[in-house]
Amino acid sequence: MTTTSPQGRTELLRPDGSPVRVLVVDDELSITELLSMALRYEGWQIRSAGDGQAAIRSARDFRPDAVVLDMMLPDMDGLSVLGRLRRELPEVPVLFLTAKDAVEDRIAGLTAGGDDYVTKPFSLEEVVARLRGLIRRSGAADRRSDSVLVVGDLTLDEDSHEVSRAGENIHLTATEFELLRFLMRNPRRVLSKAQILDRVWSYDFGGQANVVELYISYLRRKIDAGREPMIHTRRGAGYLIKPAVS
Amino acid sequence: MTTTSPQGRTELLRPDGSPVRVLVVDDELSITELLSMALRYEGWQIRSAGDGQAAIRSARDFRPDAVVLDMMLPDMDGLSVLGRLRRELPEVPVLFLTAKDAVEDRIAGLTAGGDDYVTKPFSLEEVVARLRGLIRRSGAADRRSDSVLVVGDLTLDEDSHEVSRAGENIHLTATEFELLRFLMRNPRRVLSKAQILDRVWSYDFGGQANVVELYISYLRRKIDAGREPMIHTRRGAGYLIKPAVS
DNA sequence: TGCGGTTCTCAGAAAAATCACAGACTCCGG
DNA sequence: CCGGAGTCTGTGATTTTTCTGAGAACCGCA
Repeated sequence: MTTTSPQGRTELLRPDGSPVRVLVVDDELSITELLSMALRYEGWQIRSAGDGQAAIRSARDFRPDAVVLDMMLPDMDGLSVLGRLRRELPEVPVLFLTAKDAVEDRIAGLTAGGDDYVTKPFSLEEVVARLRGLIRRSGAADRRSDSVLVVGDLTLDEDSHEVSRAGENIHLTATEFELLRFLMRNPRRVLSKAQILDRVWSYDFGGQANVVELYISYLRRKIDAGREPMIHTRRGAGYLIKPAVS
Repeated sequence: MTTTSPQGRTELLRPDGSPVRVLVVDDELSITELLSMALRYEGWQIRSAGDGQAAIRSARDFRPDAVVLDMMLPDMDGLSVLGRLRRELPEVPVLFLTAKDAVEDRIAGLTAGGDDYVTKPFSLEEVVARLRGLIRRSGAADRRSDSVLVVGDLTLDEDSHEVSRAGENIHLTATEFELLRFLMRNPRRVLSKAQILDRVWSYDFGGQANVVELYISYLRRKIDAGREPMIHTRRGAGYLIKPAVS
């Protein structure tokens, strides 16, 4: 089931109307904090665990709809945590967190079953997007919810990565796409450059806030070109997107 | 009976509408995990067993519509498991997992009865495809479900392995076929190179994402040659297939 | 109107992703 | 044993994307 929040954002809900529950498993406190905050922002219920033992326990009584699992835990390796997790919750989809270089051998194959993974360092938008995909596909949330974001005559398909305005197809690069996705998931809401940087770029990105301005200008050139502008600057506050005729 | 999942994929269902049940028997945890995940993704109900004893027990009360059976188990050899399995479930089709070199004599006879086998290491697409075939032929699921994938004017028959575009027959190698099958089972959806690698290549394939690019280029040469392209690159995201006129 | 801070845009360097091609290796049938 | 088909690796060329730095433009306010 989907519902629309006062902010105009569409949330995933379980069939009974209660919020989706996500369990976050990572031994670095800074990571669980970061993720918990970002995922709560989605309107989801979050619980976190710092090691495999706690994860299994939480799985049992929290009964999450999805799990975020770091593959490098102190007490037991990710695969055995996964095994015991599956015994508790056979159907639950898992999003793996893994180091960039460790991908090949250990993770290969894990994503095949419809699970997914992201490499550290990740961007929060990435994590949220993939989790949404997993939850949507798992059927925990209403299957009718589809993967298309719409704001005014602007359309973004998260599956095919296609974007169009007023029917006209628009090509975006990967970063542009993620930025627009973030804006469109928060229509009519001012997003600060810091927020955008945190969400769209990796959490360890060392660069300047200048990139945000730059990519906003790229987007404008492609989205607003000639038309009524949808992307607006709020001086000293940030940016927002909203339907052109408002 | 067939139904269409949110991904637009056609699922096998039993006559009473409940999902198909598959029992996975293997002593390596990583293999049962891998298979369980992949098969759940197909919308099937999975139970797994780590040895022959557990397999027999599960067969009795889970009553699967198909069994995946590793021929090398610790406590008893595959043949005796098979024998006792047949006593419980005379009709159930079995997919044997076997080492590459052990195939010849022993398996050859077994598959005569309508069963099938794949050699380790296998690719998940292969296992899923063969299981679908077994289940379909066994009559556990509705026979009307057919085995032809269609995207635009492109057609792929999972049974005969025939591929054609705009009526013209196209010869594909085994790997090309599996890659195209995976793409066509997920039309209009971006598939990352990692996803493709996980699904189409063997689970222990250690190679580079380079092969995916290579095989995409092979496919393009055969599928898209001269025509409106159906295979598209989403730089930084992956590849997708969709009807040419869109 | 002039000022200070903010935002926008440009241009180019650096990095990354993709594609193309050639060669090695294996398997299989004659 | 040979030859062909199929697979995969490695290497470069090519294209695209990302990011930095600097100056121009803009805005709100005194």
